[in-house]
Amino acid sequence: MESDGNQIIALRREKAARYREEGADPFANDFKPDATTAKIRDLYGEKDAEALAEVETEYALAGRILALRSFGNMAFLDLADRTGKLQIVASKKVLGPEAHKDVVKKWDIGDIVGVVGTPTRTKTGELSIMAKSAHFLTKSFRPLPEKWHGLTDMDTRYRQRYVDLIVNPEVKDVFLTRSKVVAAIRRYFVGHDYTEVETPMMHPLAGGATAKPFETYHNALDMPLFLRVAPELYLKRLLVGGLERVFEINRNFRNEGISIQHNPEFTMLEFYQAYAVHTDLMDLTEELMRELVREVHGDDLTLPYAQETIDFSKPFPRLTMEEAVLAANDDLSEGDTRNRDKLAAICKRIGQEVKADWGWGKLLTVVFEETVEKSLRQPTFVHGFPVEVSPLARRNDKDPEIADRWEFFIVGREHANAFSELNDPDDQRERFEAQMKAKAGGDEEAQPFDADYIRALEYGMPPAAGCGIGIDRVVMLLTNQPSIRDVILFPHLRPESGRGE
RNA sequence: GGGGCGUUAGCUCAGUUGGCAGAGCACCGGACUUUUAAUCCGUAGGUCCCGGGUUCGAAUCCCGGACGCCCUACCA
Repeated sequence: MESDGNQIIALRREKAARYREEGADPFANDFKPDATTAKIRDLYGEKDAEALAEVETEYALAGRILALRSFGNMAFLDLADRTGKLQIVASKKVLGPEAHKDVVKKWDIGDIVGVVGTPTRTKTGELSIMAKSAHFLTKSFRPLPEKWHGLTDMDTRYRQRYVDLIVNPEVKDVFLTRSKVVAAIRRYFVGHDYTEVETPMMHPLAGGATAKPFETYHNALDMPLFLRVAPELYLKRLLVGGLERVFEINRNFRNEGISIQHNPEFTMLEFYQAYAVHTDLMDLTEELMRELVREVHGDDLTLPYAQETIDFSKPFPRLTMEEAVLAANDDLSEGDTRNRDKLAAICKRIGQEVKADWGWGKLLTVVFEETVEKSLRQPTFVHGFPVEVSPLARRNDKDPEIADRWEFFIVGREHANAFSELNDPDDQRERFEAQMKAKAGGDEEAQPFDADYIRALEYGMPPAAGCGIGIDRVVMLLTNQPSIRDVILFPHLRPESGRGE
């Protein structure tokens, strides 16, 4: 590592060695805090200096030193724990000359320490703890980033998230919110009589979504395995097994590009409900989204996102893909939305590839993605997806070329995908065969033929609807973060170079 | 994949026409009993991303490479 020759690190190691020489442990674990900085603020935040002077209760706090302002016989340090920061006063008079000298001479910004003391208010009015005893716990060898500019390099922030979390408190808030959101989702589904399940992450066949998988290998079984691209086919096997309402929150892996809204592993919520149709899940998703906004932002159902304000208070509009495409393309008139030639002409005009074996359904979807998707800023459901691009979805009873499927858009991005499930094993077999043909034609993302899934359907899967929601994107939205990397603790990055060994 | 920008002290960044490698903070020494970017005085700290080339002389110019960011294309 780059520590060699670093003077600061060497000096801090020396300080640790000095502790050892004196019989103390620079990595002690003999201190139990009995309070948090938040508790002190809650209890005494409103009390004035006179009232605090009366308080004799001593509190034990532990945390990391984020700042140290030292005077001759007095020092102030900012102590950070999981709940926030609080100032500690280290006075020679109160602490005694030896302990005070330790604080001033041996303690560094970044060290983890414990103090026991009483609440007080300093002359400048800041609530603090007047330390009566000081306990050194953990030496920090590496200096924290500079105090004023802090750590701003995005690459370092992602690679060394631990440092990012120490010095950028709003980062911790994002991940605390993420945790709350996921907990709220669990609460919501459990409250609606769903069962949480965990299905395989390693699949012999990577099905359930049109995506390129990661491949790995099982040595003992001598077989290739794929990291899952979606849990869908396993969750629907559970519907066959009689688990009528299931959900899973877990990682999917797709061997595709990395961008501001794509990480190779991302967290997906999928849920399936027997005897529901796709429109039932629109209602459910609308309610769930409002619940999550409320969880994070309270009862005001609007959300700031970048320069926009997203309004969740009104019913989310629902329009068909054909309506949306018609409205966005003046050169298309009613009745043209299934005209392959007209759609192909638009594709060519907007510079999109048109393959010979693509039907109107695929072309309509391309035109939708290119001309409509980005404009869907407010919460919007788009339904009426072509069967051609929906290999696992149920056909509409009246319009067999359309699947009972919808996607949910906000800020021009897809956030959810849902459909009434195809449970006719013969229809499903034919759809898989069409996918096989596409695969043979060079489509790397076409789904594999899953014979066991067909067998499961042949036992009879209850009519059902299912939905997938990208949790990372939802968290981006709820925490107003521009990049998926800002809501994933350790986003995928290239390995650091020049670190060979 | 295509285009643009960047990489200099632990951190954030300057660096003029090619002429001794710089600042602030952090660190170290000193002063200071109410600071909160503490202040003041002093010291120390460098593979200028890497490898070639041009030149008397390269952080600076040229070529190649690595890494990162932004835009763009594909996927959730």
